[in-house]
Amino acid sequence: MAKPRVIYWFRTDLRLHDSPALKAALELNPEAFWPVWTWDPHYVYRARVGTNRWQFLIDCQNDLSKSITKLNKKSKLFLIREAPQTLFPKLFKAWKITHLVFEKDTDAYARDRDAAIMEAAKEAGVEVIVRSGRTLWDSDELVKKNHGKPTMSMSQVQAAGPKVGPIPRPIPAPKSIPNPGQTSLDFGQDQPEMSPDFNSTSRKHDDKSYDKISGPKEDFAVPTLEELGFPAATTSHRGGETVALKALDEIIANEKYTATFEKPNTAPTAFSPQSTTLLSPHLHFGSLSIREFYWRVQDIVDNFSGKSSQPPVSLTGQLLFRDMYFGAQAALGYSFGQTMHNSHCRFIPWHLPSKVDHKTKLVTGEYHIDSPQADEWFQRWKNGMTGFPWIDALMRQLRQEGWIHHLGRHAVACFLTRGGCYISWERGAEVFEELLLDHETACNAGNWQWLSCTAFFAQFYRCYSPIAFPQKWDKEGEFVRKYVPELAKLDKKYIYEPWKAPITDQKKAGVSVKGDGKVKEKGVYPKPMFDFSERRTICLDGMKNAYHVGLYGDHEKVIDGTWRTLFDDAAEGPTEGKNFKDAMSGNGKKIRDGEDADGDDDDGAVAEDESGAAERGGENKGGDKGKAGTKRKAGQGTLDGHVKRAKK
DNA sequence: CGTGTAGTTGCTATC
DNA sequence: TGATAGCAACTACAC
Repeated sequence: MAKPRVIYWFRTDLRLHDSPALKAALELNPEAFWPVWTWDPHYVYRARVGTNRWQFLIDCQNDLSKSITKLNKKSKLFLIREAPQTLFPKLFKAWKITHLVFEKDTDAYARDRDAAIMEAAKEAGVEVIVRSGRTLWDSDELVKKNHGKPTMSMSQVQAAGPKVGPIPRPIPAPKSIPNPGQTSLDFGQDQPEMSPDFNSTSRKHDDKSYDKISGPKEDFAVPTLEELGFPAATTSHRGGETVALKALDEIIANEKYTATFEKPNTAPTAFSPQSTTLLSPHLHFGSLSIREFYWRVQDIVDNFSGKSSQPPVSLTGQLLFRDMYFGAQAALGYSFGQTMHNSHCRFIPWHLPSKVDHKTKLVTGEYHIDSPQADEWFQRWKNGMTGFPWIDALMRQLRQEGWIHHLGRHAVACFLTRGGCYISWERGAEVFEELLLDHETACNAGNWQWLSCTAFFAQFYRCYSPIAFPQKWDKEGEFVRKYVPELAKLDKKYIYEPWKAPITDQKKAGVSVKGDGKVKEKGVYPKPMFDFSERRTICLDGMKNAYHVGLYGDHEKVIDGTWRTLFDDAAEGPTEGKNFKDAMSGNGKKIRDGEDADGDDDDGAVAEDESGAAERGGENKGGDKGKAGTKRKAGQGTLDGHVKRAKK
């Protein structure tokens, strides 16, 4: 039998420490061993990646390559610029490969890609070894132990996780790495399909990263921002396993911080230093292992003499949330990243909904402009020109640094969706996808659904104010002064609502509050794009109504557009019956048929009259086939105030 | 089954 | 200055 000739395929595990897959690969005792990264056009063109995240990826790849070379000066990270689906079959032959090893990836695209690669390997007689290593628990196993259902709450994760098994202790980095075999590529390069390019507007010039299969110097080097056509990064946050482990060391060294960390008590306005760990981008690229993070923290907590914090607010609790979102995505696949066809995402008639290809059931990347005003609000939100300093400061920090505090993400997400603009969470998720260094498909989609109250969370009446909320953390407005320098000299009385500043105060501060924020002008800060409390009331009404209608993304009425007949034409959102060709005959009277919300007619899809519907507290979720939801009369609700009153 | 309680991180007025 | 009640009223889970 031939001695193992192994490709180790790096993807979301850009590290040497605690890699179960890398360990399995080295245990084959290979005769030849190639650490490979395939430069996948899907990531280059069909994912939204801003310049700061490109820089972070490049940092990680360069650092890993250096670390490999330290272990074996003949080796490095071999970057090959071609889609893995076409590359590997050629590579298997050219390098006489016997084994392909990689870490499991449960992202929807990654599953399709890896299935194709495994099929190709089978045909080529190459053995494939896959190990879980990206999460605390294997996400598919977590789902299995959660009765085969997506993990939609923390308690489900805390129940199912231990059933999968104890969280593994981290594996040390390897002490040696075998020589690579030959690296000649005696085959042609399949050129990628460059269109559509989701990143075209960010590029200075066309992407050149595919000009030669092994790079411009034919040395398998990591591509540069210049090759990609991107401008220089603006963030100071840097990637790589070396800086990740050093940052972890520094956090762990502060035992009190580590053991008593409570997320809701960390200030979203802190910037020098920030109040949280900044380790999430490293978890995304795998430059830090989540189990390394978990156990280093847990060991401190176990030996801490004082009172330590507990999940969900503790540091380890944050990691559990990540596994929850991965479990939800592992079960729901592509649909988890969108509303349409998503059985667990509520349907709300947001403005600017995604365009969907109903053949593939996937969003196309474009959206409907049902309201020019909503689109204008969206552009202003995106560019940090809403006229609300707290929102604008956060959005500018996001663009510049690629990171904002979790509570800041709450603030801008609530503002864009249920607490201001009433715009689809998918628009916001796309902006985060482009700009966040730590963008993780599962966590991003999950958090946007959480904040928009379409899944995971439902208390939509808890709404963040762009004025009161930051006031609680930063009375002086230091955060706004840093990221919105126009307002740097404004009196703290007006820092979160500068439109209220008298002209004399504006003059003193050297700023003029005027205009619609469409263009940036020196010494000018825009007026707020709407009256917040007015919008808050409109959004709350809209949410209440949409919850009563009770549709989910996989409901046939959502898919075929007849959901419009269930909403008032006067309601917020693209609900105008006249735009819908098949609007039910007769008047536009609201029909609240919560009974029909699951698409089954097992309990008789009878439309309720107004009084009957008014008593209904919304129907149970759509995916809960065959089960009528628990009905509870409105007056019977378990009311916070009621309970407290009763106690008195 | 129904009922009571809890849920990572709201806001405002009042003491 | 910090704790508490009231606001209007969600779902999930435990018992």
